[in-house]
Amino acid sequence: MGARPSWQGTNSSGTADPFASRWRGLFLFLQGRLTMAGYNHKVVEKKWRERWDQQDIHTVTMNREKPKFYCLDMFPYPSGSGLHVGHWRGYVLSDVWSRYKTLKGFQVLHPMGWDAFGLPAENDAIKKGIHPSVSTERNVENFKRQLSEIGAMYDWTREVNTTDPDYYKWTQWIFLQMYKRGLAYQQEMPINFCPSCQTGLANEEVQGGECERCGTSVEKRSLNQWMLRITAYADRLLNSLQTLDWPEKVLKMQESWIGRSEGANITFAVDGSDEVLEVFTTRPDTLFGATYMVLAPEHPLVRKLTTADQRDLVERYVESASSKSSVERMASREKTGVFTGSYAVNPVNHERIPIWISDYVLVEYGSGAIMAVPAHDDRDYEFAQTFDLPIRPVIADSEGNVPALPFVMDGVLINSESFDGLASKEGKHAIVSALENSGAAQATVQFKMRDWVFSRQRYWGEPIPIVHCPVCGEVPVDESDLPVRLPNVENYQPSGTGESPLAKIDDWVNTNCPTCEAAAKRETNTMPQWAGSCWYFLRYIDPENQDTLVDEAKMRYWAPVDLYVGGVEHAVLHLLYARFYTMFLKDIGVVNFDEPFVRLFNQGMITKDGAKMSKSKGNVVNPDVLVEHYGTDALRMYELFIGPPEVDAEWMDNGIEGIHRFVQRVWSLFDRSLRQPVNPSEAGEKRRHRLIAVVTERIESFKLNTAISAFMSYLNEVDSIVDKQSLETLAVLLGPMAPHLAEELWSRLGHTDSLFREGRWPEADPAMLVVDEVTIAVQVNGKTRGTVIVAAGTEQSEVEPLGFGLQTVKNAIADKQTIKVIFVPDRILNIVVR
RNA sequence: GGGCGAGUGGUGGAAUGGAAUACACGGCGGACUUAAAAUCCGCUGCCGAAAGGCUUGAGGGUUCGAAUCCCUCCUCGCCCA
Repeated sequence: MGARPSWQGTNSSGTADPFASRWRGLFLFLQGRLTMAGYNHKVVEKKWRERWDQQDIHTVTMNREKPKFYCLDMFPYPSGSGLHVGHWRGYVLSDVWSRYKTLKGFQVLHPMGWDAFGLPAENDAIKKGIHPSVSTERNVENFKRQLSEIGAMYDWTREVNTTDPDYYKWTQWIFLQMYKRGLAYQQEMPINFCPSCQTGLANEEVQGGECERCGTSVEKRSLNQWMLRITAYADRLLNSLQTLDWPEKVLKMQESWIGRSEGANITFAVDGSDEVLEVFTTRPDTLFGATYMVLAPEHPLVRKLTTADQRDLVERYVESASSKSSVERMASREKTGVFTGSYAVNPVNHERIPIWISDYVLVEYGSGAIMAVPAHDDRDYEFAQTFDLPIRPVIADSEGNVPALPFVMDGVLINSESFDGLASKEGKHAIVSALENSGAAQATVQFKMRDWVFSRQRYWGEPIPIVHCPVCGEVPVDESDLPVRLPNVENYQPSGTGESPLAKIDDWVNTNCPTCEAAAKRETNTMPQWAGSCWYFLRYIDPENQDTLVDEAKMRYWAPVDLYVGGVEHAVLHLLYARFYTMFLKDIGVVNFDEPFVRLFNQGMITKDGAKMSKSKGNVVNPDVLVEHYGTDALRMYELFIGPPEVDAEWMDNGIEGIHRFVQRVWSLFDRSLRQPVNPSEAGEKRRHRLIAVVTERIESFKLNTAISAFMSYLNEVDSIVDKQSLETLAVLLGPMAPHLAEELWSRLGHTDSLFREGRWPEADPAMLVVDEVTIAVQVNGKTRGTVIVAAGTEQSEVEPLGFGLQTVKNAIADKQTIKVIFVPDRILNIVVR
């Protein structure tokens, strides 16, 4: 297509020479044949891809003359298996918005990078002995090639990679800042441990209670863990959710994950012992109904409270419980448990109640102990039934009747001595304040969210920048010594002691204390994969900066992210962690905002044969083949056309044919119209302005599937030749969706600079959107019997006779009596008869 | 068990109180072609010969009018327990 002769050339050769004009005729004929051969996506897309690169079209810098727009994709883990058409969906969506905003005159930051620490690379290393940095580099290269097929306007000069020491230096730096402010600390914690792989596992590596790699049942094992005090931000993380333009669903998920509940801590004395049991309850109004207590099997007091004759039973139970995952324990309907032999004293009535252990109580939630009120809690009720424990109703319904048990709603207190007759709400306050003086109860707020287990016994992650000194204890690495680089190892196999493979690298582990210079050892745990992705959006703003995490002026211009596009699978973890990091970075003055992502959009999944695409199911649709056959633009448009972007959609192999035809039809419309210029008609102008209005509105509201159909409808409506102004508009409007095609059309219209530099998104003239003729549906009892065409704004008195005059309407009315007539101007005339 | 979302032609989907099935895919018929592909034109929810009737998971309600709002139920998905 590069050798295509210019249509403008035909003017310059306009001589009177009959010989020349004969040649010209042949020339025009050949030109027609050539272009009628159709749109060659391969040539056109390659040409513009190269031109964009040569002219650095996608490199973006701060420009205070223009408003900015930061459009971010959730950066990928560069896996070995590559991209399928489902991955394309979100990337196309964010690119449409980036290009749309560019055409709207914004300075658009649209970067891409790699979340490259993680397990697959490490597992590969264990299996094949390939260093993770080698396989990561190879996968990044492959991913980058595949991503380039999307034709997105990524500014690759800003590429970041979480495994780059220049990057993870700052991941470590943030950790040190948290450490200095007491937000990073060590604690003995029971974690998931695989006895076969001899290593600790992250929660996400446990699938149905089994190790995802070897299928062995996972145990709980207590290990010293690094924790981040995310709970210190719980209220702030919850409250500022209100400020976000995010899908309701995600806000709800975060809210329930944070899980704020108001209640009280109540202290139970242990009969015949100095020990006390503290429990959290949201229902202190039911305290008189507490007939027993339950400790989690891992509760630290279990051993002390177990009497000699119960010891065997308890120990066996604790052991069997430790082999079950939390999920299994919560899901199991059958209640199990063992009596410890000890009794607690209910502080409100001094009743002696038995202390049991059961795995339906989780040690990681609350204090790991509960007061059981079987009459008013489902699980306590089932447990009491199973073990024949007393069930005492203490809440009646609002009429004062004792309802069917368990009754878990609020009501009126009964069987509660002086508190009888109070409503649950008052009862809660009254009981807590009655016990507050003796210190047995305290009103408190509890969060379901726990502090974040931040260490992994893994090689392929950021080393935690701490040194353990026999003299000074744990000492942070000096900031000037960052990054603490990952050393090379020869054997990635876990050590078998629950330590990371780093523990065996003597010349790395052994170091000197930063404070006293004594011989000391480095921390060998590494950070979880989430660490690098918590703040990457900031590094794109200033990726080369050696002195600070991000330059303040640049941060103030670009941040925060205006539109964040990614899958709903990150609704809680990544998005919550990134919000936490951002709030922390605000507190230490690195950024000037609380929330990193102003607007969030979750794209739906693309399914094939009703299922998520996966290698193992063999239902993966490969984009490379489609790009080869139909071109990038056609696939981009089909990804949009397939359905509403936020909803899951089923892939149809033939669906892209329609887009392919559309592209060809656009091309031939340009061909015809450029060869025979026509003047704009009034009808054509109205169509053009309506197209502008409709496409703009549908992009703004993310109804991109219908934006594509608007183009198709337009093409079905227009004459076989349109004026140049219409062609210009069409080229610009197609830009966000089909950038290569649009550039080619733009240049055929005589423009010499790129559409994305020179082009401006057109505005629809409201005057041109006014319709002057409308079709009114004429209904009898709500059923349409015919239509009348009238001038817009015609009054009821004029429309009525036309409606009543329709034969179909007369038939429907027949001898019935007209009761009333409903008239909605320009829309409906409804005759109600009886 | 609780919460949220979804259910529309043969298929993907459109329409958020005002003509259900836009736009496509597929199918059928036609034009062009020696033929095919490509392209173009027409038809295409169901029943019915037609007139007409019926139709948005099922049933009920509100309304002049409901895919859309309300209630009950079924199925699927996600989140929480």
